[in-house]
Amino acid sequence: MIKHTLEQSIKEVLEELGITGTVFTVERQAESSHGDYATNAALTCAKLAEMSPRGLAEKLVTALTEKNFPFVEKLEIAGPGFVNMFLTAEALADEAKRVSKEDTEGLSVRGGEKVNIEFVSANPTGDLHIGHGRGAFFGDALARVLLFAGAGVTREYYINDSRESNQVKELGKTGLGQGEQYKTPHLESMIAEMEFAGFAPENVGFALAERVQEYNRAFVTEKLGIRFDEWYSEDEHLRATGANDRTLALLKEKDVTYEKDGALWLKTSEYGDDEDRVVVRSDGTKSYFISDITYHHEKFARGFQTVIDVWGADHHGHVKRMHAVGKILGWPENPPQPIIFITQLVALKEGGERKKMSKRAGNVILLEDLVDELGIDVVRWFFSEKALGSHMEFDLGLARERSAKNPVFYVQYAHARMCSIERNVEGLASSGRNDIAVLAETTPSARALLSAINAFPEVVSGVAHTHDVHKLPVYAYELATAFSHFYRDVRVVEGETYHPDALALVQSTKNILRTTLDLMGISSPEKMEREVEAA
RNA sequence: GCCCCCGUAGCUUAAUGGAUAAAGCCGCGGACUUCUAAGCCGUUGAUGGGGGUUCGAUUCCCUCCGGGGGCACCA
Repeated sequence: MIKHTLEQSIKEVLEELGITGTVFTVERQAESSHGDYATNAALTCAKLAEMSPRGLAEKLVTALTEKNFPFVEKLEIAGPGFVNMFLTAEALADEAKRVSKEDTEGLSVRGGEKVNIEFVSANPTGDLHIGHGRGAFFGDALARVLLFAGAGVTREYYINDSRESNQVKELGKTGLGQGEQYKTPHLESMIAEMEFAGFAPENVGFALAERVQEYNRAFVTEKLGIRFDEWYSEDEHLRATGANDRTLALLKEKDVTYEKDGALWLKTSEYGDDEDRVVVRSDGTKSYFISDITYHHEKFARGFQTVIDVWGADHHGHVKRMHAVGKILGWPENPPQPIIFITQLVALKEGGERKKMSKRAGNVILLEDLVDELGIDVVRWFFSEKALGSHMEFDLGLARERSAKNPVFYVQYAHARMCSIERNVEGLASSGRNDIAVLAETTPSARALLSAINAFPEVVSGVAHTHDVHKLPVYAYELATAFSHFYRDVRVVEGETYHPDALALVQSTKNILRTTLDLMGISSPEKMEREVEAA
């Protein structure tokens, strides 16, 4: 990609000037007066070079000019010492063609890597709520991007269904009418249809958890459109197989456990955690933690180099203990594995007033209701446009009102328009105008569209490295905008003929836009009906 | 009390330490005999307070204020 070429060229020139081991960036510029790309190299390296930033910038420009790169139109020094680089229209057009043809097939920036990404993993005690949505759509989009970037990706959903767990036992009590935990109208209807009369009390919880899980699985697969490769049952893989027992033996062998108050503790505090943690309770049952340890240890044993977890903010306290275990068991470091993403919770608002979203208080919005009401594309976009760390506020009334104005429609509409142009061209003769470079030079919006197309591999490989999935919708919107402007200025259909270079540009754009939407799991409609005017 | 996260325009959100802080929604004002008006053009409007590091801070550090979450032999 062009950016990479520029980076290499600058690095080369810096080295020839005797400046090595430097840190600088080359960034695409939104402001056209800043060129297509700009670098801060002269600013970051000035001290090392013992020169003023502008002085170094001048040397840089001179050296780059001498290189005579064919794709460089001109170089300018601006502000405190930025070097703005303007590319030739030919270079932009050639690159756009290449990007659309090659890069939409996939990249290789994380090629060969085996990645396991575990997300959602909602407890089998009830329905998914909107808080689960963040992790769900983030995880799925990240998985899509990593796959696209060449990695081997396994999407995994962990089910806390161990018969030994307290939550399954509590669920059982509720199933038998002896408890209130997890009780919702939906759960009650499941209980009603299950006829627990003949069940041994200790099996009710597990049976009910299976029923809930079955429902959640269908919901995630069909309505959310997230295809997990592995539905990993704690009870089946970790408890029943004795894997947890083997983990315990391993930990004892490593001498990192001790007994206190009748329970068995793991010395996580010696490895960076705030305190030690119980792995076997005083009643002899195993805590959830031992399963977590076994589960992750097993992931590395399955050969994943990268193990990613997406957790809600209410689990942030588990990060330290998990990484402590990593040190004990020798999981990959740098960065410490598993790589854990914390999604901030979603606060509820109603009529402008903030409410606490508490599972106990029951004022949750179910993810399913949201999807039914707004449609999966709107919901996906809504969640994936926010950075994980933002504490988003959610007002269902507002969401309803705004769904019709969701930016996702703007982007999809642009795609539908491109499809429409293709349909309109059918049967027409080419005007034979092969003037894409001229077009780019004379029409700013055409040049801007080429530039937006060229950004695709940079954006996606950036996301593949930084995991900032929310940059995808930003890019999709930018591309759609660039297209809308191009559409305003340049006609593809001209009377009885069509403009072939303009058509090719539209097709390239369509290809990139569809690929980007695919990475977010959002559909690319070929037609969109006119919006019905509100009465 | 301890730990994590957040505070940007009226609202919802952007901004690897960079140039004039960016979008959408809302508001106001335009253009229609041309490939879909869910579009296009113009416009009002913001970094919670105070210090510090830096050539440069929304970003990093300290502190105060405000908000969310977590601190079980539950998961």
